Amino acid sequence: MAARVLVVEDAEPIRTGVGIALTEAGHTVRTQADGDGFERELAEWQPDLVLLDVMLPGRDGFELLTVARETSNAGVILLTARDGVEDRLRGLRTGADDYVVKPFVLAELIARVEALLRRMGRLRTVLEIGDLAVDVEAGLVRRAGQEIELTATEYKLLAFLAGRSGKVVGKTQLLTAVWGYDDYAANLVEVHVSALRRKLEAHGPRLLHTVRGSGYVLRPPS
Amino acid sequence: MAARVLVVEDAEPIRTGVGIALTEAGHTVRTQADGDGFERELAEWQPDLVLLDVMLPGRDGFELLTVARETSNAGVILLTARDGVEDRLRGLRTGADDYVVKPFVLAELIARVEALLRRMGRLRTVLEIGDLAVDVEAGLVRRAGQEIELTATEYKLLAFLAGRSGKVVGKTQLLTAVWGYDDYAANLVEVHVSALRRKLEAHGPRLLHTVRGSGYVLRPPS
DNA sequence: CAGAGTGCTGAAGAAGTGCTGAAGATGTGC
DNA sequence: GCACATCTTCAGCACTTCTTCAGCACTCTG
Repeated sequence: MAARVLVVEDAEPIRTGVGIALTEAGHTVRTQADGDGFERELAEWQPDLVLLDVMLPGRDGFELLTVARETSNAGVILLTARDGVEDRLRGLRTGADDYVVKPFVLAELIARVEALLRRMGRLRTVLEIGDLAVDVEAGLVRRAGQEIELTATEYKLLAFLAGRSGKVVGKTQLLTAVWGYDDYAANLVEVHVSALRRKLEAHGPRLLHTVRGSGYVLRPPS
Repeated sequence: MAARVLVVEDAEPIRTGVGIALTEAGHTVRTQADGDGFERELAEWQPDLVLLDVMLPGRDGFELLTVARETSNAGVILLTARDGVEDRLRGLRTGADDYVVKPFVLAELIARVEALLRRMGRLRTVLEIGDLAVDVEAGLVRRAGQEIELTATEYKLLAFLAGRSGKVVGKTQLLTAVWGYDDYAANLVEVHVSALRRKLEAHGPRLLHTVRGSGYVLRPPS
């Protein structure tokens, strides 16, 4: 049930207070005083949600928001110092999911965090494609209620595809994402797709489709 | 960057105003005054996002929300007439992605629409030519709701033409864009255009026209 | 109306793409 | 160090798609 929350806020009392409050609410929290190393934290820790102060030393909240949108799919809540419609609109337009106006009551912040997590279906990170459920946190895969055992590679492959279901993913892309290769060895992907399919299709129709000449898509039968 | 937005709202001024504002923001919009034919529109047009007024004649917004959730994966924003916590909670519980309280400023509605689309990773590049839709990200082509299967070359050809629909594109231009050739082999293009037409025209009139001596145009019938 | 130019289409061989079983290589836990 | 699971490579097969070619139809020009 716990979510990972990354807090970027320069004012020490607020940063600490928010951190304690969120931890008490059962979430895992990491804090930063500025935007340094923001990308690394996003990529490595993969937070479910990011709390961004708009006014920061160095890169401001809007810049970090853009970064977050491009390199992760975490939810983003902005902390705006002013009540100005301008900031608020700019935040929403740039892609924030919500915003909280300072000064705020901690209880309200917690409420908004949980509301967003619930709205995003991220109080549990479960990706669903048709009757297939991929629980990213628990590393569990179920189809039609039945648990499916996958090897590490198969799981990484499926998780990556599930994260962008409906989109065509090239073999080269899979190779770099799952294996970290940069040289092209298409057959490697094919072999593992084949194995993955055998397990998935033991419980239902095909979900992992081939798009000849382009790659693969994970898509529910229509 | 355009998204397809379906607006269901009985009050004419709001319906029209929202429609115009969204269109100006670059989206494709369809509107309905009530829930009649809602299912058909969902299935055939496959909107990315649905704006639902809560208070509608016939089936209300909550009912339509349930329908949308069951039969599509469009995002849903509710327009609630009252500021009542009850409606808002019911909406979020039933699964709305966001809600906007009437009366609202158009700029805020647009901002929320775009915020949701971005959150969903659905600011998709969908090119539309008449009843033909080319979804570049998903590699999908649909005509009149029917999915059309294309080979890699046919797809590249269509995507290129769709990207400059209404303009005449020469064969040499197509050759360099799709094949990367620099030598002239007109018949190669003709063969693939022929194959492409056969598939497209199985579901409707000609869209891909020959301009004798110049090349081809993709244009809706008028 | 003839002749040249342009475009369309069916057929067939060539090339490409993807799938799978099997075998060797690598890794992991006991 | 052994047993086992997993990963990677390889080779062959099946199938699809691409390209070339040839013949025909149509249009424009003189």
